[in-house]
Amino acid sequence: MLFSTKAEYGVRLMVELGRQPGSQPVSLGSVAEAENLPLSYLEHLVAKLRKAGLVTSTRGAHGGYRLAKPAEEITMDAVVEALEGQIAPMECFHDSPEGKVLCSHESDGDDACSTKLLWMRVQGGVTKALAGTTLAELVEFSTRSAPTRAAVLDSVA
Amino acid sequence: MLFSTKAEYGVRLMVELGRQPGSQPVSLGSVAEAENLPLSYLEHLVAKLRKAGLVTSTRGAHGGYRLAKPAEEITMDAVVEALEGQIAPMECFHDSPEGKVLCSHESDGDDACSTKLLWMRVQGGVTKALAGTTLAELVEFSTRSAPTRAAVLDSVA
DNA sequence: GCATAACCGACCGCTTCAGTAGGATTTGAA
DNA sequence: TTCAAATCCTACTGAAGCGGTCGGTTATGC
Repeated sequence: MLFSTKAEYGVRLMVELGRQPGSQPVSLGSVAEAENLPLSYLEHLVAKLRKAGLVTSTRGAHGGYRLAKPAEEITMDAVVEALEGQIAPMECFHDSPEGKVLCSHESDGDDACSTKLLWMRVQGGVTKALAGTTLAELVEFSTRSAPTRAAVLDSVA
Repeated sequence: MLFSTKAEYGVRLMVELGRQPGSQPVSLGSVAEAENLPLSYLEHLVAKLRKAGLVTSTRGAHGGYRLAKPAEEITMDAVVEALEGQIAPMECFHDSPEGKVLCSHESDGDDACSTKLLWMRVQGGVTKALAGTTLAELVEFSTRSAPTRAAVLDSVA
């Protein structure tokens, strides 16, 4: 698996928040119940989302969580990265301050990484998919009728 | 990380085999030395490649491994899948006999997976990158001069 | 002041990763 | 025919991450 359930649960949580139109916060408990996920585990995940500035929280009774930005401005690369950590196809990939992607093998006089081209392409494909999908899209998609959804999915393939 | 070092090592191994023009087999030991990887670990990886029909082996003295097909006909989705197992963005994705990708959440009366659209796109991006890259490309890429490689990589971004 | 929430840290069983170790088997060559 | 080189196979191990659970603390509305 490329991603663990942290991404799955976390995205579902975000979608659930995105569904609520009102400005009042949603409690984690109600999200957990709606999505049938363990509350105490969601607490860990939402903490990551909060630290990443994707949701805001209000404490105390009738508290809960809200999206920090409108759903149209939240892209999935930020969400998944907050949950799973740096997204790279391979250990040796780390983003340099400047050029974005570097392979740590290259510096040691070694003649170049034979795999770099491959991982660059994979990286490109993944980030394009994640950055090109907004939370608003997922919210809308999940509230559509089944036939309409099928049509959307066909357009992906 | 999307993939573990199994994919990294395995692809390097394949490239190393692809480099050898002759029809005589290459010993794992020489590959391990050339790529500076632990021989006994490579044994596990090459076993997966063999079982997947990507390499063939000849035992005994002066034995070793060869590509089972010309490098132009070997695409990286087969290689990576042999090493890492089924490639899917999420646990709940499994390929049905017919339709390719299904989400296991959908069957239980639950109204649809809010994440499906996202994972479909990710899946598409990854398989496109993997299936669109041949071993021959990587072999050629890795034997190019540094400036030429840089030009190729620029074209990816 | 009490219920309801967000917060925080520790712990736990399980699986995978990245190797290591040791041996068995096959084969070419001396 | 014996030796060395190689594949093959199984079992083991330490470390890390996954998917939670639990208990407790703090903040807040009623």
